Amino acid sequence: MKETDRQLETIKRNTVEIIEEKELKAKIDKSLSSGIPLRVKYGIDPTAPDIHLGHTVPIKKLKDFQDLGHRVLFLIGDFTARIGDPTGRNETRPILSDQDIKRNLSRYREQAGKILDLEKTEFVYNSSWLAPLSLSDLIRITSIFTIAQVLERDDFSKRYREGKPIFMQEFLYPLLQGYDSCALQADVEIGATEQKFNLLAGRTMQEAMGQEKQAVITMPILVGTDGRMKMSKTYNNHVPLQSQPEEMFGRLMSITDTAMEEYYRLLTREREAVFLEDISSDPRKAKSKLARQIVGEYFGLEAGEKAETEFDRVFREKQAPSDIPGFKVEPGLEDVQGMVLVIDLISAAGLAPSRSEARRLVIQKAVKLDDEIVADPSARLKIRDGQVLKVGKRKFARLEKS
RNA sequence: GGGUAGGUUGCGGAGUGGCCAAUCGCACCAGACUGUAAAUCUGGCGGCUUACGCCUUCGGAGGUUCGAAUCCUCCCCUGCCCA
Repeated sequence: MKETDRQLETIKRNTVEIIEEKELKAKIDKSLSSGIPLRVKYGIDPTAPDIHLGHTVPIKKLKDFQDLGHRVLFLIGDFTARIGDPTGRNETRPILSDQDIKRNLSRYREQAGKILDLEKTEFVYNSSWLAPLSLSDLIRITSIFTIAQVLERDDFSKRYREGKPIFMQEFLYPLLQGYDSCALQADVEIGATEQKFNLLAGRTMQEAMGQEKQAVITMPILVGTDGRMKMSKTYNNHVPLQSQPEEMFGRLMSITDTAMEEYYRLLTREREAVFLEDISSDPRKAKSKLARQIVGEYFGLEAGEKAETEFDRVFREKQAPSDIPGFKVEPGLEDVQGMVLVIDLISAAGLAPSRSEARRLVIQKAVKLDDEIVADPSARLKIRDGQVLKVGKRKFARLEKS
């Protein structure tokens, strides 16, 4: 009994809702007495190959379960990805091709492994049970729900009200996700709050199929670096796991001050009293401590510290980074007198997407050669080996001449 | 099947014959400032062998016109109403 409460305590940290807590408790009890671990399901769409910090919130919860001795079923929705989960979207998702999906799969494992113990994680693909379903199977599944029930879902009703298209296949999505729970005989399913409808569909479906209903745990949705919208790659306010430590550090430094508290709470183990004090006494320091901790978690403490030093160097002291990518100045760029047009140099070095953009940057005084502003777009420069070209705050190239 | 409203530059959304590369908001970029790639302010934000010049763009294809995102024809896509 005592152990059950202890487990429940750990599980409850940072959750938004547990449906139903009583059921979960009973499941834990049963698991403890029988020695059979709970089957904890978490599903992800292999639509975008990158996990970002927002995804780590529920994944960290999986880790909690893992540490408590339970079994994590990491579901890759390779089949449902073809449908596209409409959750949280006002529009239809593009359908991915088989190749796209396949290409994305392997990277998940690697990234999830930064949080989860892969030895104890079972990766499952829902195509293995969804693909063989027959039409009559599908009809049986669809007969469990009514149109009105599915339409009740927030994003569907919103789209319906706004006169935006909803395709039949999207309607199927929650049902198939629910069916996944049946196929896996899940005891618990974890998801972000926006997944609630889909998670509950699992309960309905399991009950209809004569299984014990899964407990549903919803986790908060991490706000993006803008501090307003949820973290999502499409809003470009995300912090991907797969990146350079320096890049991750920088992205974390760009979160709005108001988001710091949430990031500390959901992404670190820092004690509440400590980070609240840090934030109120010195916000800048608190933010870099946060960034250092998170970078440290994924790349190691040393990398976290190095990223911080580098950040200070480049953005606070406005010096060149210690490691600047080199760019070989080909003789073809130079004119007869050995001079190079700035705009040619910038675009050849890949520091601007187009020559027009390069021109604008020059005019805006964003371009420096060895700390000297080059403001004339028609300027011709004499390049010496080892000079540093800086474009904007973040783009550098060390010029090499052979 | 009938009727009707729409499809505009990353997103949202103006524009309904020349003043439109196309208002504005968001996102993004740059500069200033600062406590940071926060906040705030200012500017930029299709492309071009170097730019009061040229080229491409407003669902697609044709057409009218000196001139079209704006008018016409056909086609494709979406919403709503009726059946």
